[in-house]
Amino acid sequence: MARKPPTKPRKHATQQRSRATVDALIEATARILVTDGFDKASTNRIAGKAGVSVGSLYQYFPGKEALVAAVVERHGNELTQVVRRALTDVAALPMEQAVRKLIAAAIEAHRIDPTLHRVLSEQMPRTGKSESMEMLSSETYALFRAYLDAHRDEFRQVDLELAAFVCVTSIEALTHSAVLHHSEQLTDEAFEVLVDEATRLIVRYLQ
Amino acid sequence: MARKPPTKPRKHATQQRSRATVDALIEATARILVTDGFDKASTNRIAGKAGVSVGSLYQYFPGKEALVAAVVERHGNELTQVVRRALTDVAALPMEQAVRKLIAAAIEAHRIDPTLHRVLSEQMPRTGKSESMEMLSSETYALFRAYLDAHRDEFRQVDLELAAFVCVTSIEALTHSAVLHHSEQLTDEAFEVLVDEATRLIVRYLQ
Amino acid sequence: MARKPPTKPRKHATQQRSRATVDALIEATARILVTDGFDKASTNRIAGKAGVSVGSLYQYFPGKEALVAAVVERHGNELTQVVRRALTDVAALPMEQAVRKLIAAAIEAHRIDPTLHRVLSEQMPRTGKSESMEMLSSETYALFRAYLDAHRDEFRQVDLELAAFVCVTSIEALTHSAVLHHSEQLTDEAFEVLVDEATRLIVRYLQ
Amino acid sequence: MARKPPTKPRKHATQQRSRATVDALIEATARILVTDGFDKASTNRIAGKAGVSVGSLYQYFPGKEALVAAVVERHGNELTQVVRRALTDVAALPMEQAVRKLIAAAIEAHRIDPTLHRVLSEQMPRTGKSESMEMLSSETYALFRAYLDAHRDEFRQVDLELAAFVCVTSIEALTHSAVLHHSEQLTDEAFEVLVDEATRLIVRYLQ
DNA sequence: TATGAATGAGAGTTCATTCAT
DNA sequence: TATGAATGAACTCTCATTCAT
Repeated sequence: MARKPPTKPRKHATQQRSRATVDALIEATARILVTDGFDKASTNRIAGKAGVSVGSLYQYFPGKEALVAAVVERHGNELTQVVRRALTDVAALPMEQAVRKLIAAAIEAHRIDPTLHRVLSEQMPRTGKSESMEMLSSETYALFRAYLDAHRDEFRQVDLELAAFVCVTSIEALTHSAVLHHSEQLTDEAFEVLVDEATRLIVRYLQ
Repeated sequence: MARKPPTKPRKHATQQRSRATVDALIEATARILVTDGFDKASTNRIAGKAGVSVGSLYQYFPGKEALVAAVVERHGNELTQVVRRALTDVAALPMEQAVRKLIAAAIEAHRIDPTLHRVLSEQMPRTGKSESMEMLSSETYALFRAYLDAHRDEFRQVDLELAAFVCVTSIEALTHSAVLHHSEQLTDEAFEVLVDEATRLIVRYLQ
Repeated sequence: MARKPPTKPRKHATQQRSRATVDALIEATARILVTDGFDKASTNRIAGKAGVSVGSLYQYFPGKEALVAAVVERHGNELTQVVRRALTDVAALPMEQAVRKLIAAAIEAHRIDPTLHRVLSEQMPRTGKSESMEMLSSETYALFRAYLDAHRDEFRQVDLELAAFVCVTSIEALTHSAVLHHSEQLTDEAFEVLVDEATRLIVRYLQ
Repeated sequence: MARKPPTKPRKHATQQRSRATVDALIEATARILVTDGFDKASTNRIAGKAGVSVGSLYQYFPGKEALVAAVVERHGNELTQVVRRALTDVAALPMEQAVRKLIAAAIEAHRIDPTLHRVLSEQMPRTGKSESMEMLSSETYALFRAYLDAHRDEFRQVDLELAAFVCVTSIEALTHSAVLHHSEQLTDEAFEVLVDEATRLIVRYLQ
């Protein structure tokens, strides 16, 4: 098996200038991924777009994979934050309201940077998806499972593991697909309808 | 926007020897995609694995993309066949039985060559997913919509377009995820349970 | 030193069909040289344009170089014929008339297939010019020298070798350049003027 | 019509090390053109001979054509310098002396790197000759025309354009041919005789 | 630390030539 | 004899990565 390239940043960049350089590099990587796709994202171009030299890039990242990993992480954090907040907000709500809000949050999360999201979920060679992009789902999954656990008296008896899998997978697929492949049709009204339908799907499934 | 590489085969390979070469190339491509992923699939490696020279590869395919496209097409045809057959079989059945059979068929389809399916759906730069892999879904989608249309008196009034989107997307996501990410847990029993749950999800949604 | 590829045809092609194939190949080569230049003239394209298979090409010619050599030879023969005829016609004429006719003939010769001529004289890697294209000049040169020898009493005393060199080189350069680089300006009138000037150049030089 | 490959250098190479690399590459290209001809001049061989990696080659030149263009330019500059100096020196001289000096200069110029000159003028596919090598002639041509213009009272009335064409083309052909094809016979004495004859050719033509 | 010139393995691709049919 | 599938050396060019300055 081929050794995987390292994906951890090289130093912790405590100093301020360093931090700025690192951010610029991650941002440049994200922008190039969006505009040109994964294979066109060469280290030289990234460094150029970030306004630093290749040498500097390698001072902060051990290689291209690490940069992409950083982008994935940053994007993942943004998504997770949205989802986490939603799940917190929803903890005390009855199921239907909760599901509705979660679905709205899922759509909101997918709208953060849809094209980047698409690139990250579609063009990640090997390493990518399983290791990093999926972490996102996995946290979401755990949080949702916890919600179900706390509200288990509101619906039929069911294997929580399984129910969480069904719900999270469906919601993620619907919102992902809606935002990425049908965003042009996603008017405010359509948005409402979609949330209605998805909510119905989940709620009736759990009942 | 960058011009996309051509994906049409170069000749149609009428002679017998040619046909064997073409098949060997497509098969080799599929195998390498599975074992090494998209970016490691170089034309030389493909030719090598197929037991032919690079020259022969270029006699039949204008480049790597065309080979991958051929793999996508071949795999897509296999999947579509399964789905199409299921939808035909199911045309006259009442909803619950129909949905159950369709879900089983979806799982069966995803089991044809799951790793290949994963690679094809995850690592397709540009060309791939949107253009070809999605055609699959799109036919499935149309067929399912037709089923709903024919059985519209069995369930609540709903925008068929939207309902088809919700159902197909959910089923596809659940079966895809189950087969690809959790296949080790997918014992016969678990399989049954999953079909039960997915059927419940869809049927109750439509009612 | 690298061995030069063979340039002799493989067989003498006595049969009629063979002759036709050989001609088609030479003609196809000439046409492709004209339209696409030397490096784009691949054996497969030549064979294709000639309406035969590559295999057949190699039945009659040992390689690409031999084909080009055949084109050079054919073209050279046509040129030489024009020049030879002119020199014969002119043998008995006094110098000024003779020179005038020779220059007109040189222009006529360059007009046979100017673009082919250009390609042959400009894009011939290694082998080319020195070996074959120059033969042309060398026969012309000998014939002209003979003319001078026969008419030595009509002009000043001069080393015939040298005089022939000066005259042939100048005439060839002027006609070549006029036809290839300035053909658009070469109206009938301009043509006359050019012949006048070139004649003056040579005649006064010899006097 | 096929798009021509780019011939402009990629960077201007400000640093010292860069400059050395660029020079080494141009020099290596020139040497290989001389010893092996245009088609054998592969980028890898050029880089190898220059003692740098292919990568470096492509850092400064977009391809082989650009390297050759640089060689043409460098060589052209050297030639032009000789010719330009001669024409300046000669500006005030009477015609016969002027022509004699110009012819000597033309020979001198052709002797700078005769084999390179031959390759550059004979084997330039497409791009080469017409675009760059001819510029040389075109400047020479303009300068000579200016000389004629300034001295028009010293010779018969004649279309300056045409006279310049005849003179420059003839001188260039004679010196080119003498240096390239007959250099072994070009003793000092033969040299003198050649200059005499060429001068006679031009002077009497103009009178 | 930052720079960017240099590296070179390796990818994509072409094409003269051969040879089984 | 004719065919055209197959070959593979050779070529152009890119890009992740290093290292002298």
